[in-house]
Amino acid sequence: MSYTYKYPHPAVTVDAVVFGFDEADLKLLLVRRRIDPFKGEWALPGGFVRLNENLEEAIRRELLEETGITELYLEQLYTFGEPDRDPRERVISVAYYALVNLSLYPVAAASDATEVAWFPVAELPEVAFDHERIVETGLARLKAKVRYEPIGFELLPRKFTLGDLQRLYETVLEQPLDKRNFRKKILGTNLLQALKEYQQDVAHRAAQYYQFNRERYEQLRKRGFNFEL
Amino acid sequence: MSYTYKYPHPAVTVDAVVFGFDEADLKLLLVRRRIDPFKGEWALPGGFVRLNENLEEAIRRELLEETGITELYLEQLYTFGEPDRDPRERVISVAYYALVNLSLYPVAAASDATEVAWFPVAELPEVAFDHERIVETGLARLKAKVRYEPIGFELLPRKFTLGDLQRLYETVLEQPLDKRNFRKKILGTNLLQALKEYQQDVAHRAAQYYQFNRERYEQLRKRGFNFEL
DNA sequence: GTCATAAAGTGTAGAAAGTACACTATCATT
DNA sequence: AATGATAGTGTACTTTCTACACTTTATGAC
Repeated sequence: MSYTYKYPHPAVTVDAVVFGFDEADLKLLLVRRRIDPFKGEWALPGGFVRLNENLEEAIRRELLEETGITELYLEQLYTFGEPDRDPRERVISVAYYALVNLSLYPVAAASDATEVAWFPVAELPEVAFDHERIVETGLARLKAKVRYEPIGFELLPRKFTLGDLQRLYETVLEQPLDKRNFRKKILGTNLLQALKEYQQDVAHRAAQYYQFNRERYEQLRKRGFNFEL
Repeated sequence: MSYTYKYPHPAVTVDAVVFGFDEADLKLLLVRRRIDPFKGEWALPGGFVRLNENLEEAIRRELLEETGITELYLEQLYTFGEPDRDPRERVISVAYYALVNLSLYPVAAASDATEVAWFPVAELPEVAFDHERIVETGLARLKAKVRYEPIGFELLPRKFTLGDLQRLYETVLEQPLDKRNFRKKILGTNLLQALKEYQQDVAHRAAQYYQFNRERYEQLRKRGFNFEL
């Protein structure tokens, strides 16, 4: 079976820069390539777009097939199309970036045997193709976006403490934040709903849990509210 | 001559949402399609990506071929990939958005004979394919971006008055701005260099000309300066 | 059970930035 | 000389941002 066209066509792939957050580290999801080129090396999850699916469907399918992840925040990132980025043929890659609640997915440590693993973004291995550049683009987008859109919540479990959230922001922005000012600002947006639940079995005063109020977010967004931090 | 692949490949095009600013109106550049489908209708300038050029080269080539424009600010916008967006075959389009100094290019009024024309964004004709959606995406990006990056200058001639700049901002943001506050803020960024030139032959006090100081912009950008208006 | 340790939680004063607002200056036209 | 059009300019008030330190509450070690 083969496909013939009157003019040359590039191949089109989708790739995802998937971030997770784990206590203290921002992490990136990589998969080991099972075929040449770069067989056995780490790469972004992704693959070829099929003719009957749109781009987002394609990346969701690939993520499911390669990593089992279905619940994530997904957004198109950038399209990479240098002529020589794949040694086989001309391949244009539509990159997505994604945020995942890490606690929902088992954390496998990277080894020779593992096919999928989370790496701290500060200690990434070499990656195939031009995926390093795609990762950098994704990191820059995350950092920029977290300042003016409440997407940090996507990286946390449904309920979290203000301390968790602050650690996340400090990690992504790579700078310490003042606790009182942070709380004032976050609570000032009215996006968090305080739960009547508290941490248990911690060796210090138990923190209150909060959850992200998505309805409230949609309301405010429609009114053009500015979520800048 | 034909091209055969083991797996199906989509076609890939580039399209550009090109904005210009003309005294009072934000304008969009459209071209008349010379072939089917949608022959004779207005569409975004663009075309198929060749295998030996990257995406930006492709859109620059198409803009030159179709409109003669070479000097412009260009940035990738979004990639559109619904399976049925082109009736011929699966076509994925990488859209760019571009800002042009309108005074550099002749303004042809749209007619049955014209192949290229500027339209006020408030009075756009029907456009081919899903180009309306692409235009909306471009408009949203322009509006968002003008708030936190000094890209408005790209739409103006090299030298301009503060009044010109304010009219541009008011048009793009669709809201009136206070003259004194606007000037304070714009001049406060230090991005404008006052020229020792003034308007001539105007029926009112002559305004001073300014120019965008690109070097200063690069300096500030590297230091993480915030250009928010 | 007391002490050490660890993080949670809380307010205020001063600085900086944003906002609202009105008149004078200068040019061309009549 | 009067009119009409846009340029150009400062200040008071409000809001937001920033810096900063102590008390509370839980566990674990002794």
